[in-house]
Amino acid sequence: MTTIKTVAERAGVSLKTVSRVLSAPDTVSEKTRGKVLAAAKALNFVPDRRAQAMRSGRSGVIGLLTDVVASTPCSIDIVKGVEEALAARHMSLLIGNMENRSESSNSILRSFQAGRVEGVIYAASYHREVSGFEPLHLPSVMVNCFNRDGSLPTVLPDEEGGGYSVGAHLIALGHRRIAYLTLSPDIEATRLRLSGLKRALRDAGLSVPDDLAVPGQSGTGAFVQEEAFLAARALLSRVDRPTAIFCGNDEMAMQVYNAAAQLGIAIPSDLSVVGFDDHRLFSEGLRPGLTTVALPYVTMGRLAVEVLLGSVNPKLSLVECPFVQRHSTAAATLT
Amino acid sequence: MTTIKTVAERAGVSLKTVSRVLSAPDTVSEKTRGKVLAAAKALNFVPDRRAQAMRSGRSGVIGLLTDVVASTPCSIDIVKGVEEALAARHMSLLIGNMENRSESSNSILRSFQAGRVEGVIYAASYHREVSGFEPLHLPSVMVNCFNRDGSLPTVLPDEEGGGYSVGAHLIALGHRRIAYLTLSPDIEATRLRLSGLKRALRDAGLSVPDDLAVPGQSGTGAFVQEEAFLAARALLSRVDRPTAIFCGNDEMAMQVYNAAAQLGIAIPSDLSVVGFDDHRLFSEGLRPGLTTVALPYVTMGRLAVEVLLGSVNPKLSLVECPFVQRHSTAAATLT
DNA sequence: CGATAGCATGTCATCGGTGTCATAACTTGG
DNA sequence: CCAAGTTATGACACCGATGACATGCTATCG
Repeated sequence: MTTIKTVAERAGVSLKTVSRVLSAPDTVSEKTRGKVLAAAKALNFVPDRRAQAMRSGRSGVIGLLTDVVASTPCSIDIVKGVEEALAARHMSLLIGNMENRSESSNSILRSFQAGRVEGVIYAASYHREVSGFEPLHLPSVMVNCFNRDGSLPTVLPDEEGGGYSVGAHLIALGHRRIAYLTLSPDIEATRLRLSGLKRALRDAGLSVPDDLAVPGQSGTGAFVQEEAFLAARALLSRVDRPTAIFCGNDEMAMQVYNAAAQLGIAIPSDLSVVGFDDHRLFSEGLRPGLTTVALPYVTMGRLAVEVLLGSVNPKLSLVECPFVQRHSTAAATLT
Repeated sequence: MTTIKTVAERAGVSLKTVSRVLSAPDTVSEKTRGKVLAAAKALNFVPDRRAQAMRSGRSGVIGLLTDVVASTPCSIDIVKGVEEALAARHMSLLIGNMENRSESSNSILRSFQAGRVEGVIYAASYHREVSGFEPLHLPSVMVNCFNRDGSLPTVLPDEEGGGYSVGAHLIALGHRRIAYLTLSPDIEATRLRLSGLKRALRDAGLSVPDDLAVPGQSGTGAFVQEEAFLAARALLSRVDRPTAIFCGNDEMAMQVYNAAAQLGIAIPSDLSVVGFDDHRLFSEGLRPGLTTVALPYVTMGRLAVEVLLGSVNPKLSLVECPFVQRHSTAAATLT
């Protein structure tokens, strides 16, 4: 591998001059710079980032401690956003995949230390509280998760706002019997979106029915399609079945489609359905196309980097969840 | 950040002795080692990988040049496999995300050089030929893609075998009017799976109908749901419609489900459907559960690392695509 | 014209570890 | 008890870059 030494010899200058051409080109005379650049090019020289990092004390590496790699939802987009933002700053990413529980996060943190990361981003595959995340004494940001005492800067999706958008949309279409088919009642998303939905109802001067939220999933574990399907079918079998269902996520919306198909209920004419996440494979693959709310994962990833490296340090950043209208919602049928 | 110097001082030994405790513990007396380890622990010392790497000439980093981050299919699992295999070897991964076309792969290769990667894995989001991948003069492996001259070790899914499994399965169930609703005719997967399907027919002593393959997608670009849906509906509207459809991927299978639902055709009693990819969100989310063929991405990723770092260097490794039976196939109805 | 400032370039130490070789400490046998 | 062999430890250079400082050279001005 070529080094500055080789380049220096070829250009007939000292090491330091080559170094200067790299880091402070305008302190070198045009003529010398030309010689050095020519030599560097001829030798296909690229400076060794490790050496630069060691000397300068800045590694240019951020550690991403996460469980999103290969987890079901498309939260992998967080990684994409982080990667993009870092690439723009000529920094790189050290991924610490937490999925494999056996090697505790401890071993990953050691690997981060060994890499002398300059900061740590903790990203969760779904919006939740995380405890026991005791980072190194380094700048840290939590994305799509938070710790109880809120001691770290945090980037979260505005779930409440998303719930509100859905509520407002359905109300505007004339729906009054709305059901919220939820993910596990324990998770943040469920609570916050419900809260937004209720706010929309109140803002419209409507009362909040007791049975607004219908559990579509009991456990906090992996999403169980069958359970969701059965819950959807039960809900749609009620005599006073809702005219609109807001689903905990797009997968659940798919089960509502399945149940509706089985019961001969047409979407959107007989039933409006709204999802959450805007998981394209579903939202675009379902027929009719699913109206849903996007989770702004890429943006969140980018923002996390900005918060981590930026001068400003808002404790909490809420990122808007854009409402995405497709064709699964329609005006309520008068009954 | 703690360094061996600090540890050495605290333990009352020389730098070199601390170094030895790290890299060759059995050359140090038990007593001294104890002192050093105690000091290291007390100071929470973790050796700087950059410094180790620089001196030893081995960076322990592999570059992954890819477009799979945040691409539609679940090819991200390749990254997972690679990451796992590297972690087991205490190596790490430098991700070069090619998705952003503007910064050509050139800039990524420079970043790999700067990181002094020891090898490069080129991974594509779908099985295809890749040209113009001129790696550095480093060990390289292609995963889920290949170059024309086959000059690099390559890891591919055994698509032909997958197609054969599907054919054998459907034939065993008594299906004779089988259609293969394809992705773009140009792509490798289409060609190879068709080839396997034909082989299964021939092995069963059946003739290969001319209209076996039905295009479900024309372009090579992004999968177009609408186009697939229309193709599926047209196919199922034929008077001599097939009793079984083998789909180019699970998304296409979903469109077949959609079309069948619209036409009142029941799966699997009236129509058997088989997908490809085993994209869990679809294959488990659809009702009935989709019989499909898994793309062994995680295994491929792991294998790529082994080929890259291992002593053995098979030019081409085909990884089996496991047949996954669920509930979308049934015995052919006699007509 | 000589002193001084300003620019271009070079020398040397250094970041945090490891390889090489020398040397100190400890065994062991005669 | 001493020579010889073995083991444990240390001194020093080095990986590839950069920072601090020094020096050489030219431009400027009194």
